[in-house]
Amino acid sequence: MRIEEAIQQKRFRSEYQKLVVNLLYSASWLQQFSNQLLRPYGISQEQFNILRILRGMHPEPATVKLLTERMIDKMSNASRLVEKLRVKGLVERHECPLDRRRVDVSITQKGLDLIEKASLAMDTQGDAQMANLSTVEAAALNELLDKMRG
Amino acid sequence: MRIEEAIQQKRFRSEYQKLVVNLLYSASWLQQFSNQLLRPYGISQEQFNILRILRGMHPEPATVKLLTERMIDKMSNASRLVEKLRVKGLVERHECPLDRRRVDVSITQKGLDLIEKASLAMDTQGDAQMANLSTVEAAALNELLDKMRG
DNA sequence: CAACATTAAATGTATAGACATATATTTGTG
DNA sequence: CACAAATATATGTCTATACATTTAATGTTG
Repeated sequence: MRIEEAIQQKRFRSEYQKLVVNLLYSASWLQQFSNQLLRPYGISQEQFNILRILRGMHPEPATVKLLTERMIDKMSNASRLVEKLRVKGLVERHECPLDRRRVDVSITQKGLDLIEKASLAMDTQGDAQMANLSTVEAAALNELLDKMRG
Repeated sequence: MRIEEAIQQKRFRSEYQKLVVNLLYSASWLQQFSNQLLRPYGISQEQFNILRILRGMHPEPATVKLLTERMIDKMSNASRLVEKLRVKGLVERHECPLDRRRVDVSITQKGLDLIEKASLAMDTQGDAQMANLSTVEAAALNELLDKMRG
């Protein structure tokens, strides 16, 4: 569906303004599917994101700072999200022996089991959502987005 | 900056998965600038969005339902956002005489004054953020995003 | 090494997103 | 017209975002 119909706005001041709206709308469109998919797993998107980063580093731990740097939304609060994952038994926290300001965060076996199932589902859905684009078109979009951000 | 550097992830499972991440990251990148710009005006992005819709309809009022349909994020709570704008004196609410379930929402002069300044600043910034793209590239991005959503 | 700056993480507070449910009103049907 | 279904809006609750502030530990410099 064209963005004009999606938000019922006939015209935009410029192609640039339309792009800003289109990007925000498309991101919101993506997130709605992810939210629904993750619901049965009992984790939010950003919690999923953190688990995925931790899995990638496993068995090495990550610090809260490192998680923040790798998160999609830099403003989200890694410290609190980690604490919620810990309460669910999906991650562990240990004081870093080299620098006691830091906290080493690592994924548990329970977390690994969960992220395996959840990321399989997310990958499948992600590909399905992109099914209207060819790989070449997806690559073109990726390049244009990178170029946009400069 | 390429998405690989932005979130420090070397490779992606597919061009599609990379696109999902790239879109979410780009939207977050856009929003951070808007948040900062709107801060002096005392309104959030979605409040700005509602005021802009109401300005477009002025002097006709909108219902909460209509606002929801035109909002970028369909899950946001137009009812509560309208109430916050009302408290600030930027919009007025009146019971709709034809259907008492409905609420007619209209922008006040104070709201019009604010949105004029704020949207000028937002437009200027939006264009500046897109300065790395030509109009042709922006149009190509718009088309690819529309196509992606099917 | 004392004083100060910097860094890592946690916390406080306000706003917004996500989704279920409630309330009031109107519409449709026997 | 009675009554169920649908509609418009509001509200409750939990989670997340945004940003300032706090606390504790480490670095730096005279």
